[in-house]
Amino acid sequence: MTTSGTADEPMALAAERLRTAGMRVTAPRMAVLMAVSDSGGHLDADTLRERAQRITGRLSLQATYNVLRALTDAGLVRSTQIAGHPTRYETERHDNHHHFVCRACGSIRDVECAVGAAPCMEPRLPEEYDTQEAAVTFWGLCPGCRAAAPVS
Amino acid sequence: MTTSGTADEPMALAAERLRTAGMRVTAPRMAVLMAVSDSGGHLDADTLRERAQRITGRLSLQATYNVLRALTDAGLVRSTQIAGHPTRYETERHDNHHHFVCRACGSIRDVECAVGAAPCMEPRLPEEYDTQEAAVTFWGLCPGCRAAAPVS
DNA sequence: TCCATAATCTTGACCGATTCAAGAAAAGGC
DNA sequence: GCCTTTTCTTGAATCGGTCAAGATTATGGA
Repeated sequence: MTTSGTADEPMALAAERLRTAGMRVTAPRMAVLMAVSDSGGHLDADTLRERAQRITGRLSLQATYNVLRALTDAGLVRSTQIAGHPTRYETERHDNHHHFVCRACGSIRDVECAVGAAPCMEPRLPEEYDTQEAAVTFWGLCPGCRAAAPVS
Repeated sequence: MTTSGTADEPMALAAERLRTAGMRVTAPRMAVLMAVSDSGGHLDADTLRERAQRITGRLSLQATYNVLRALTDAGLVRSTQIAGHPTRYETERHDNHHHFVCRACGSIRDVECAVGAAPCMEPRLPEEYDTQEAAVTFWGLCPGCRAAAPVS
């Protein structure tokens, strides 16, 4: 099981993606990229390291941070910082979606940008400001925690 | 200069605000509240401590955190966490405004909620989600940094 | 006015997330 | 297959913030 077969395909794909991005293809990078890809997103560095380790064996946390930085810079991965949580990573889909964060359990859910081309992208600011991006974070209770909450 | 005169008025006001909020009136609390109030907002705990110290003399960083937590819980102060920055504090104005952050210099500017009653408050989420708040952060370049930037 | 009590403040240790630094390993071009 | 440069490993350090324990102090009642 080295060059073909079902198990190796995701890895070959990861390698291809790295190569296309002009990056060196290394085991840690493939492993982390795979971990981010098949996770459904929103995992922190330590969790990703753990998952990547299952794929590639030993992997330092520092390397995980290095790889995530490199992947983010290359546009393959998107990082999101949520107040009170460590940085989360997900596959970059270039759709500028937002996030809903449950105040009770901390779970994160993607939220499509409400009105197509982002109404939030046009702040009431003087002309001289160069607004490049709008990050919206919705806070509240997810269905599960809402049901379990004392008052509603 | 103990009970009247111009210099003591802000302090008397701070004491009054604390009392109204049902909080004990202490020197650290008055000092921090004053520091937050006349700063124009968006200062971090350490800077606020420094400024509060000028008013009240000795003040530990831990006390500053305690006070800020208490003031925030009491609704007198609003805290904002911006990715890559320590928590910032400003006077709570109950207007749910947002923030513009300059990627170059880190400065923060208030942004009124674009379309009145917050268009961002209505995410495309299933009914079962209880969305309580939407925090919008605009990223870009402030006028000064934009002018200094290599490409525009 | 003074006291008792509970809240608050000070000091100092501690923690999680992340970065810095230096040497070892390995990817990729010739 | 070697050489150079990038990347990875290990270990220390930093930053923002919290925990814990004992000293102070604000406030309500005697």
